[in-house]
Amino acid sequence: MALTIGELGKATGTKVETIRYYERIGLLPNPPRTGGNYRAYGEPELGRLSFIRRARDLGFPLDQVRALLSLSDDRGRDCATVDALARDHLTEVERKITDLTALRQELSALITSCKGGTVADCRIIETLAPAPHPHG
Amino acid sequence: MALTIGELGKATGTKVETIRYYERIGLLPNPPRTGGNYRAYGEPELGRLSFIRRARDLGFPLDQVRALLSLSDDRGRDCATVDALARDHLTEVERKITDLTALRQELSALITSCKGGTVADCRIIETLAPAPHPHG
DNA sequence: CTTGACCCTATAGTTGCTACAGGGTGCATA
DNA sequence: TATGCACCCTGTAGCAACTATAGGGTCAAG
Repeated sequence: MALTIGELGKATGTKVETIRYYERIGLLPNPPRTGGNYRAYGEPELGRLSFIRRARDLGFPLDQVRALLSLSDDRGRDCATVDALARDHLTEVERKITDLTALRQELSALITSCKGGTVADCRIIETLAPAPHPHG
Repeated sequence: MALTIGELGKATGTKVETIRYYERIGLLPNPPRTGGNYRAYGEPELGRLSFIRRARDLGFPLDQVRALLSLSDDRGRDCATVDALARDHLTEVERKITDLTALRQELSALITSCKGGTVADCRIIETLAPAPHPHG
């Protein structure tokens, strides 16, 4: 059961270039090669790449994925580290949601304030432009 | 009233490197220089950079900021284009919020499922790892 | 006349890919 | 056997939007 890079990509929903990129940054091992210098993947690489994909789909950045991978190899270890990593990531996601929600609020207020007309009267532009401050 | 790049940065809350970057990509004009080849800014650049900052703070990407800037110069134009631009951006922000909210849901379910123990029993790792599929 | 804060240019690094350019391989088909 | 096509290879550059570094120059104060 040897997979080409394209087959591995199809099996995991990953682009070929991305797989080679993961290899380059050491997230995937250098696989054995065929006579024609094609990468030949097996079950373990398929598993590893699936793991990576799932973690990425959950939004974990690559360095955290790397950490998760190495933690997952250490079966006897306390999983508190894994838990902490996931919690950190969740916190980060929540922070982004908070920021974006505030942004949405501001943006929709801005848009609502625009009642048409020319750019000269536009509330959006007016909000962005600096107040023409009086000077002596 | 001539400002150095550092003063302009302080006045607008922008790092010096960022100002130079904006100049390089044509978002800010090449300012006049002093005898010692220092950039010398005036009121118009201060206004323009403030505009850029506010738009960036509202999350507009640089190409949209560029568009907003050029629209704002065209005072007689219908502001519908500005409005559409802002609405597009709002839609984008809402899409991100939706995505992140789904992610938060998945992540917190994952974290809740982890009841401690070793990595071997860890539900987080288990979720990420591929199901050991039976083969004939 | 030296110290220190500031300025200059040019270039490389960040994250996570994606997209070439310019070639080689492998299989089917005429 | 030749040819076409899909796929593979390496290496490098590009994307957003900065940030940081190296290696220098300028200017005001003491």
